[in-house]
Amino acid sequence: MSLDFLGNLQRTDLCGTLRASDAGKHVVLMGWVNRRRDHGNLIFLDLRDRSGISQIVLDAELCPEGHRKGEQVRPEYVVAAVGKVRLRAKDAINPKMPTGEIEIEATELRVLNDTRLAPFSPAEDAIQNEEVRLKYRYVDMRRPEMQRNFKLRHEITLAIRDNLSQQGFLEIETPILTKSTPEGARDFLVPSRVHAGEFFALPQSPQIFKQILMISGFDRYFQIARCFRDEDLRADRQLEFTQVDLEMSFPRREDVFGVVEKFLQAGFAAAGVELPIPFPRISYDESMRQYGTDKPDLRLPGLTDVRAAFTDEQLGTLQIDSALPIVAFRIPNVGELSRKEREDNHPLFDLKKGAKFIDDFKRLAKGFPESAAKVRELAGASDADFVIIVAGDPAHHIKASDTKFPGRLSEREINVYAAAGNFRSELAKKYADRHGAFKVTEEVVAAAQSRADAGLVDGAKAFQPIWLTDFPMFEYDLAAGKWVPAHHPFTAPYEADMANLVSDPASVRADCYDLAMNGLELGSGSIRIHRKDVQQQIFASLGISDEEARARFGFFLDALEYGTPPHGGIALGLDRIVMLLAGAANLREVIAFPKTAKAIDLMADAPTTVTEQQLKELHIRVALKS
RNA sequence: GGGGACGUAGCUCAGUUUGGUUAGAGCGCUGCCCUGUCACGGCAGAGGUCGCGGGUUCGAGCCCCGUCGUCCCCGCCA
Repeated sequence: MSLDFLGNLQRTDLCGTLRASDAGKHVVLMGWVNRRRDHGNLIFLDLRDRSGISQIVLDAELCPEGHRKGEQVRPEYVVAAVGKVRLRAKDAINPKMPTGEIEIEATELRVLNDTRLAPFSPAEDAIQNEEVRLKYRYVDMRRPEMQRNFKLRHEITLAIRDNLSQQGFLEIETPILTKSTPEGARDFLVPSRVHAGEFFALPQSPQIFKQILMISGFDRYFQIARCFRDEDLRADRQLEFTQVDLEMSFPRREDVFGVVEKFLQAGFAAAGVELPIPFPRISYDESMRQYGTDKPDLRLPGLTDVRAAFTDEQLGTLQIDSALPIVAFRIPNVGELSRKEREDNHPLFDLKKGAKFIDDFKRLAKGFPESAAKVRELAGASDADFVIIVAGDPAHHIKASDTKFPGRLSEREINVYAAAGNFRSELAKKYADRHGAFKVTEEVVAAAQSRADAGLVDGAKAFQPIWLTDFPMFEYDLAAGKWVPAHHPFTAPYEADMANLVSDPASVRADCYDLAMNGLELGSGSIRIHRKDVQQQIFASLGISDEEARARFGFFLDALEYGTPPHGGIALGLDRIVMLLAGAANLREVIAFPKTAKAIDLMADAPTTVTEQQLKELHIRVALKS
């Protein structure tokens, strides 16, 4: 059909904002045709923009030309409607729509653009086929749910930025093209045209730059920073992601906690959720014992030590390693599972941890009735709860350090706890409908989204943050036969533990901390090393020579020698925070143009090959295995 | 690199257990009709290399082998 020009037409209102009080107002609305209902001489158009939907009425008698165009118009055409707001007749009011009391009596319709038939309609819920959603991302993001997610993201970011500014932090940008420091995650490299054979790296985080900003005396820095890591993707991991990154001078750990608690509270408030502060804390060892993970989900019951329910002889019969932890956990209200259901769950258990599980309580109760009863009692299980025991498997001996350090969990112990913790969270996901522990969060998210006033919804049960502290400074690398840092090498040890750096590395705790919420790692930070002598000691204890340290971090070590104040900081994943508050199951729902699990952009079709000329300029030759 | 789930019309799915005529439904789409719908309604119609390749068989959407893609998990992510 022939299209109309916009001309001098100026939009007066957004579709979703009109109310009964606007009756009589002359308006010009512009947007996309959400749905069309053709009744012959009367046509209804649902016109949609980012604010919502208004019904346009095209009457053949009142507006013959507009009605004629309305017959040609199709869903997702872009149109402008000129007309008058009028109250609907009582029996024509639609209580399901915010604008359901009014409609626009059109006097003119301009068809600004037509459209190819989209593979799915933005008027409906998300389709299952995510491949198609991502390829036609522009159509997908027209859906109200996506519009809401990105508005939410904007508001959370704005609130955090504003709050950090109020807390005395300056936002300072750090380079995207920077130096590769081959530690930790794999770097994305960018070839230098000017310097043949040399490469920039995209930042995994602004870590070194923000520490230098402390040396520069900025005292409190933050940045909503894009970070890049060339590692495999997950539901909560993308190649590029955004961190709320901050660093402060002269802080104690508690000062960092206080800053984070305040800006998170502000961010949550922007999403309509009241987040109580301060957050609870737990040590790394305790978190492993109680939840089998360093990112515990406190909405469900944790692990219980059930060693006391068994005698050594019974453990022998059950072929359970009596020297390793024996824990039980329960998934509430799952009820009794059939043999088939239980077997379907078995692939969810990670066998590589040297642990085994007992999920057949009927059978256990036949052989060991008292133990079975005791386990359920210790775990606080009701009859409706599904209980599983996880313990070390002496028949499945994995490669792990046998060294046992006083006061620290051994690698084997950690493995058993981790196997239990992982099984717990997988089963919790699977039986979410039955235990209902996640529904609380969904309900609070829904209530916060639909709240009418500026009041906040209580988020205490729905969002459960927890600080993790007292991480070990070093891990024993069995293959290399030496102690390696569990964190980046600028993490400070506890002042009280510094004397043991060389003599007893196992006992040294790092002054670093993680923030977890609802089973997600939200962020991680530390107090940094600010003294050259301590830095040298750490490098020495790691077996890193002066030359090696200089080659890797030279410019930073130089900077450390020019009056470095004690400093520390943290970085929180903004995408994950938004994901939690949007009630989304993965990061792609809150990132406009995300990559797939195979690390490609289906819409832009990236990455791609480039021309020979481009490669030549960059002094690069591609060697592909045939 | 490893494990699991899925792949049938534009979309959502059934059909695969037990191989058997021309592969179905709903939504969407096209045309016609309709002045109060809002998931409008009515009538008619179009639309499929059952992801791809190979094999078994008289015969494959269904069985076997391989391969590709999407998702989830492990490894990895200092």
